[in-house]
Parts: sequence; C-alpha cells; structure tokens
Amino acid sequence: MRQDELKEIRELDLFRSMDESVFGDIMNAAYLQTFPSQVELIREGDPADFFYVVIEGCVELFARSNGRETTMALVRPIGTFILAAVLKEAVYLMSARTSLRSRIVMIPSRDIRQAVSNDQEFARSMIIELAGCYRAVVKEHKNLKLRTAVERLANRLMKYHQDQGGNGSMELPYDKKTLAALLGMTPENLSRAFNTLKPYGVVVKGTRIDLTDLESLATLAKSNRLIDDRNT
Amino acid sequence: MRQDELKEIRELDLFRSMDESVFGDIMNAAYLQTFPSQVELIREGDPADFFYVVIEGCVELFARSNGRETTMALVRPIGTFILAAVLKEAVYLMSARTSLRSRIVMIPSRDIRQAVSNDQEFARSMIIELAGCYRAVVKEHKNLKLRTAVERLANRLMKYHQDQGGNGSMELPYDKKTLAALLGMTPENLSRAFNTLKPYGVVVKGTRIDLTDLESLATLAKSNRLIDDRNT
DNA sequence: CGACGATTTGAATAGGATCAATGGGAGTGG
DNA sequence: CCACTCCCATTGATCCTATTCAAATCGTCG
Repeated sequence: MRQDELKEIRELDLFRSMDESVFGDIMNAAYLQTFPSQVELIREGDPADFFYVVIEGCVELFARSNGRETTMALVRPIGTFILAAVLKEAVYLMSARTSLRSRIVMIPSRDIRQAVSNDQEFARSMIIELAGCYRAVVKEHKNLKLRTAVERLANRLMKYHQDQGGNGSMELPYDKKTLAALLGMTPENLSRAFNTLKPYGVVVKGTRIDLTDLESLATLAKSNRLIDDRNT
Repeated sequence: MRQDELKEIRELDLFRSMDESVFGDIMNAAYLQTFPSQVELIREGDPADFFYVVIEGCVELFARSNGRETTMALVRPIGTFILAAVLKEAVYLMSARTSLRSRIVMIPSRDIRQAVSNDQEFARSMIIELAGCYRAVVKEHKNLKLRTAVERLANRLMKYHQDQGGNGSMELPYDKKTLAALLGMTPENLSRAFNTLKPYGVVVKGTRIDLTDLESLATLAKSNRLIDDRNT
C-alpha cells in the first residue's frame, strides 16, 4: 500500500487515535485491491471475513429478498462498510458491488477484532463510529417513512447544493438511475419527481441542476436536521 | 432500587461482564421511576441526558417530521433505548413515550460514558450492543423496503407464533392499532391485511390468532433470516 | 451513421392512505 | 342485570402515490 494511502486511512476518525503499532499490525494484514465496476464484493448471508475501506471509486450496498432488490447506501472515499457484521462475527446483512472502478482496502475481520481488544482507544473510536452508523440508518429510516418521494428528492438536492457551495447550481454526484435507487424510487418516478419540482425552481440539464428559487424549494422540502444533517 | 431488579439489569448482555464496582457506580447514579401510560419520556432533538432501561411495561419509540408521525420500535423488558445518542453526546433522534404503565431506570449519560472509559469489558459489551442495534435497524429498513404490508404482517405473525411455542395458535402482544404502527401501516390497512391472509389459514379472534395452514403462510411470507432472525 | 444505454413520457395498475360510517366488546353507572 | 358510552376494529368508497409495462427520445461512443 502506498504511503499516502496509509496516511489517508490513518486519518479516518476510526483509526486516528489508535496505537501506532496496532495500526501497523492491521495494515500489514490488509489487502489493497483495485476492482472494475460492477464487481460483487460481498454477498449478504456470507460470513464477515473482511472489513472494507473504500479509497477510490464508489461502492453500492444493496439487499435482496423475494425477487426484489433495493439500494441501501453508496459508500464513497474515504468510507468504510460492513463494520457491525465484522464486530459481531456475524454474516453480512447487505451485499456490496462496485459502482465504479474502485480501490479498496480489505482488512481481515480477526485483525479488526484483535485490535479492538488490544487498543482501548481503538475500541473507543469504534463505539463512536458504530453509534454514528446506527444514527445514519435511523435517519434514513425516518426519511423513508416520513417523507414522500418528492420530498426526499427536494431535500437531497438541497444537501448536494449545500455541499457544493450553495451558489444556485449543482451537479448530481451519480447518474439518475443510481440516484433513484438511493432515494428509494424507480427511475421513472425520479423523472416525474423532477417535473413536480419544476414549479419550485428546479431546472434540470442532464446532471446539472439549477435551483432558481431556493426559498420555495425549502418550503416544500421542510428539511429537518434530525434527518438531513450528517452530524448531530 | 430493589435487589432483584438490580440483578436483572446486571444480567443484561450490556452489563453482564462489566466490573462490579463500575456497575455499582452507575447504579448509584441511576434513578428508578414508575410512569403511567402515555407519558412522553424524551423528545427528539433534546440533548441525550439519560440512558434508559425498561424494567416493566412498554415504551414506544417514534419520530415526527412535517405533520407526520411514525413508530420506530417498541421496547419491552428488559430492554434499553437511545444508547447511540448517549455515547455520541448528541441529541435524541427519536422520541419515546410509555405505551403502558412502566418501571424505568434512567442512567445519566455522563456516568455511562465514564464507565465506557473506565471499564474495558464494558466498552466491549457496548460495541456488541451497538452493532446489534445497528443490525436491527438495517433489518427493519430491509423489511420495509423489500416487502409489502401483507408480507410484513405474515412474517410478524410467524415470528410471534415461533416465540410462543409454535403450536398453531398465538396471542398478539399489542393491540392492533399498535401493531399496525409497528408494521408501518394504518389500522385500516392492517385489518385488510388480515383479511388477505384468511385464505392462508390465518384465523383472527380478537388478539388471538390461529394459524391453521403454516405451510401456505410460510410460502407467502418468504421469510428471510437476514431480516427476521433476532440473532445472526 | 448506427447501436446501445439512459432518460423521459404515457397509460394502466397496484398498494396504501384517507375519510366516513358501522359494528362490537369492555367498563361504568344506574 | 341492563343500558349507555367510549374506544377499538372493521368495512366501504375514494383518492393518491408510486410501480409496471410500453414506447418514444436523447446522447454518447465506436
């Protein structure tokens, strides 16, 4: 693994305050691999053999049941996934596949668990990380249960807009198919949702979106920091 | 707090392997209170001042946004809630109210966090507990996104049936209104869902339900251990 | 140019929600 | 013991949101 990559991982909240030597142990055991797009990395139901860190690219977490499939989350650099399964020595609850060509660190579960035992600071970071993951899913669950598709889209647009500087224009970070999956709707329905938002100043040109009437969009979106804030 | 109650709390996975003296400290700081039904214990958005353990009764976790409200979970004895907010020193993401007269232990957040720092075993239990909470919400999220209302009901009935011995008959643990909220539907829709299940051998007499054709019900339910199993 | 995937649009349908009205105990008070 | 009330549950009718299936467009890339 390259030095700058090691450094980047080390700077993750999860690893930042852990003991240098324990970090070294973990990274020695780790694999770094590059995968093309659309590779299935893990499959729900399989034992959690590895913990994953996305260095570059993008990974989609999804789940299946009956004949249906749903997107649970998209993980971008530098992000991790499937931590809970690793810690509980359980099977994965979600599947994962690359949605872009991606560089990914795989750390054997045993090494993660060992580090938790050996390094109190790491255990502490782990608790914060897990609590954060938990709260993220709770927010997502609230988002889905308390909002219509149009409201979810409006809030998501405002979030991206904020992230990109809030100057009235923004770029969708994913293609529309993926965005639809992420928001829990079909591509057709996303297209219609964009139309519904047109009177609220949402102007779509491919993946570029102009927001020409932020105030009325915000009124519609009724955003809520207990759902939309990344922190808190 | 009574001795037998202390013992029961001590036997929770969360507290079982923690240091005796740290457990003593925590319990000294704790309050035990009895609340009537329908008391709002916490409100989403408030700072997480206490960690809660339900000793007796039942607590509903719910969330609001826009004018809507949704049930997130029901906590029965001996169960805990709102752990993640306490650990992150954040605000509550969910509100809670008693749905029965309930005896509840309230532990100041600071004491919980202190115990995590002082007791490595406790930190370890905390990680397992949090990972479990996370996985529970993920399962709930999958349940909601991948199944129709009828399927959710069918699976829930099979779970209760299993819990109660699996002899072809079962008792609903909540009234139908609550059950509906828990399954993410309206009472009207629950009633119709029961009707839909009649041809699959589901016979409703008040809160008593007979399952006379488990095989066909199971076929409809297509239960999935990655959604329905409490463990794994 | 032609092919292919992504996106949009249209029409029909399904799953749930909402609103309104009715039925059915459980508990209360006479 | 019976009538009354209230709340829960059911049923019917209608509406709304979102999905599905089908077809038309658009854009990009070889």
